Amino acid sequence: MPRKVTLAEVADAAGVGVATVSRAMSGHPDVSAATQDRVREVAKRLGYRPSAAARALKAGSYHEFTVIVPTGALGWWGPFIQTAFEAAAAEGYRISVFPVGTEDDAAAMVDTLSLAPTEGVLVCTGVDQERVRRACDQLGLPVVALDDASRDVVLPTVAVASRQGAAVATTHLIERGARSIVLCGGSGDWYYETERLAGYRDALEAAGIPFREELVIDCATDFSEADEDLPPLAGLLASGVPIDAVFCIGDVVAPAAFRTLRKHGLSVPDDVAVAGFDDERAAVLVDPQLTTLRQPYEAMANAAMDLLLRQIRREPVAAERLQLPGTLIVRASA
Amino acid sequence: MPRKVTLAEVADAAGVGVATVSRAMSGHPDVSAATQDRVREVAKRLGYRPSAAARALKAGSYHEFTVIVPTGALGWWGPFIQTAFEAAAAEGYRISVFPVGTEDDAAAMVDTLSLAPTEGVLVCTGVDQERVRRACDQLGLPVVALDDASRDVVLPTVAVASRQGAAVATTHLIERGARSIVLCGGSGDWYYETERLAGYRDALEAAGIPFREELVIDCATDFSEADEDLPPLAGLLASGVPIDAVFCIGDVVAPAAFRTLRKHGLSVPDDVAVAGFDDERAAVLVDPQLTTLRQPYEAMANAAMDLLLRQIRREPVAAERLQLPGTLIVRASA
DNA sequence: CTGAAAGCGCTTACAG
DNA sequence: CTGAAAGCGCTTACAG
Repeated sequence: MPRKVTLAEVADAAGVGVATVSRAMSGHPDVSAATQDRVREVAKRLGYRPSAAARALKAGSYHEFTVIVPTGALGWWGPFIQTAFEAAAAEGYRISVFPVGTEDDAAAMVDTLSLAPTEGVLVCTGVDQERVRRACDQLGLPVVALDDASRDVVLPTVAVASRQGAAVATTHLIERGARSIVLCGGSGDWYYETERLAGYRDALEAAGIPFREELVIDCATDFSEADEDLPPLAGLLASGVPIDAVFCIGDVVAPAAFRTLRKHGLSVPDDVAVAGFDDERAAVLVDPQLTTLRQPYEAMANAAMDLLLRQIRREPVAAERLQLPGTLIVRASA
Repeated sequence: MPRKVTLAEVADAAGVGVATVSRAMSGHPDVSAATQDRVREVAKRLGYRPSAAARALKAGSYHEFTVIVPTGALGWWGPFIQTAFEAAAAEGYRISVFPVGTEDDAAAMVDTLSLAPTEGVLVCTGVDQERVRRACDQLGLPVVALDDASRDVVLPTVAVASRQGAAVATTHLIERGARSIVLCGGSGDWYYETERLAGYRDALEAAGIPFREELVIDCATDFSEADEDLPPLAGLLASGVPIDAVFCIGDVVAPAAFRTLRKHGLSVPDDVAVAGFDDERAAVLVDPQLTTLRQPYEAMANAAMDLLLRQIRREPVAAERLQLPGTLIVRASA
C-alpha cells in the first residue's frame, strides 16, 4: 500500500506547476493536448488520487447525500435505493446509506450526521418528523422523507398513493368474484393504515358490497415477519365466518397469512384469493406468488432526489406529502 | 435553510480566538470550563456544524469505509451491514454503502471510488478479485472481500465455512431419516458450489450412504428467485426417482423448490424434508419455514472490519480466505 | 488557560 | 497556454 500521492508530487514529476496538473486532470480546455497527456500519464503511473477532502473544502460542497434506512428493511428499499443512486449520480452526487436499527435512533443519527460530509438527508422510514425537522434545521441540512406512516407532515415527503392503491387491489379481488374480503390491516396508528382501509372501503362501496366491521382485523400489533402464523386471521377463520378473499395491507403479512389459510385447509387462490400491497421481495417468494399493488419505487426515488436537489439550489419546496400512484401486479394468488 | 456557519464566526460571536473554539468543541482539557460552556452555547445557537472536509484535510483521514453491495442482494446483507456498521463506529469510522447493479460494475465502481472520501473498501460479492486488486493498488486503497464464490483469492477475504456447513445441514437431514437426498446445487463455476457439494458428500459418506450422481442437479443456470418453479427438480420428480429430502445450496432456491414439490403432490416436511443454506429472509417466509445453515453474519462483519482496520494501521494481512463456521437453525421444514 | 500562525491539498482568479 | 499565490475551514505545535 503506497502512501498518498499529492498534486504537488505529480507536478514535480511532470515538470510543471500544480495549477497545470489540476487543469490537466479535470480536462480544462486551456491546457495543451501534449501537456495534458503527459500529466495524465505521470499521474496514473504515480497512482495519484485527488483528495476528496481538499476538493470539498475548496468547492464548499461534498456532493454526497445520506440515505437513512432501517437495517431490517434494507431489502425492501433495494429498487428504491438503486434508482436514487442513479438519479443522484446524474447530478454528480454520491449516496451514502446509513443504516439505523430502530426508528428511535433518529436522534443519534442526526448527531452522527453533524460530522458526516453530507449535503442532504433522505429519511426512509416513519420517523418523528418534528424531531428530524428540528435537528436538520439546526444543522442547516436539507431533508426529504420517504414516509407514508407519519400523520403530521412537516418535511417535504414522498409516498405511494395508499388509498387509491388499496382501492385498485380490492377492486381486483372483487372483479375476481370475491364478496367477503378480509382486510389484514393495522392498528390504525399510522397514516397508511387508515388510508388503505379507506381505499378498501371505497372499492366495496363502488361495487355495492356492504362494509363489514368483523372482516377488518388488526395484524400489526406484535407482528413479526418471522411469525409462524397470523393469530387474528386464525381467530376469524375459527369463528366460522366464511371468507373468499384476503387483502394484506402489506406484502410482509402475506407469508404468515398463507400459512394460516393453509393450516385451516383453505387453498389459495381456489378457496381464497389474496392480494397484497408493496410488491417487495416477499411477493415472489410465497406460494402461490402474490398479486399486489407495486409501490412506484423508481418514481418515488426520482421525486425524492429532485426535492433534495431543489433545496440545494435554494429553491422553495413545500412541507407536504407528494403521493404517487402504484401499479397492480397480477400473479397467481388472485 | 441558514448558510454555513464557520469556526471563525463562532469565535467572533463568543469573543475568543478560533483555536479556543476548536479546543472547546473537542472538549480539550486545556480550556476552562467557563469558556467551554460559553463557546458551546454560542456554537449551538448559531447552528455551527464543523466542516468534515476541513477536518479530513487536516487529519489526512476521512474515517469512512465504503461497502460495495449488489443492489439485488441488499436485503441479504442486512444483518451483516448492521454489524459492520457498529464495528466501524466503535473505531470512529462511518460506513457508506455503495450499491452496484451487477458484478461487472466493479470497474466503474472503482473509478467512482477514486473520487470518494473513503479509506477502505469492503466488497460484498463474488467479483473478479484480480481486477479489484489492481484498481485498489492503483489508488492505494485497502480492500477486503466478503466472497465465497471466487476460486482465486488475491484479496484478504472472509466467508462462511461452506463445506463444513453443508455437511452439518446434510447430516441433519440424514438424522431425520432421509436417505435419498437431492442436492439443489450449482453449475460448479463457483467456489462455494464445489465446497457445498463436497460437504454434502462428506455427510453421506460419514453415514455410509452411497453418493448418487443423479440426485445432484444444477439449479443455478438461468435461475431467478422470481421463478415460479425449479425445472431441474421438476424433471427429476417427473422421472420417478423417489426422494425423501432436498438440500438447497442457498435459501434463495427454496421458495421455487417448495412450489415444485407441492405441484408434484409432495408435502414438506412429511414427504420430503428440506434444508437450506444462508438463513436469509427467504428462510422465514416460505411455508413451512426453512431449516437452514445460518451464515455467521456478525462474525464475518467483525472479521472484515478488523482486516480493514489492520491495513489502515499498516499491519500486514494475508491475501487468503478466512472461513468462519455457521450455525444450524432448525425450523419446520426438516 | 489562550491566541496568532502554519499548513493539510486542492482550485481558480490573476498575471503573464 | 502556464505558473505563483490566495484561500477554502479546520487543528495543533508554538509562544505567551
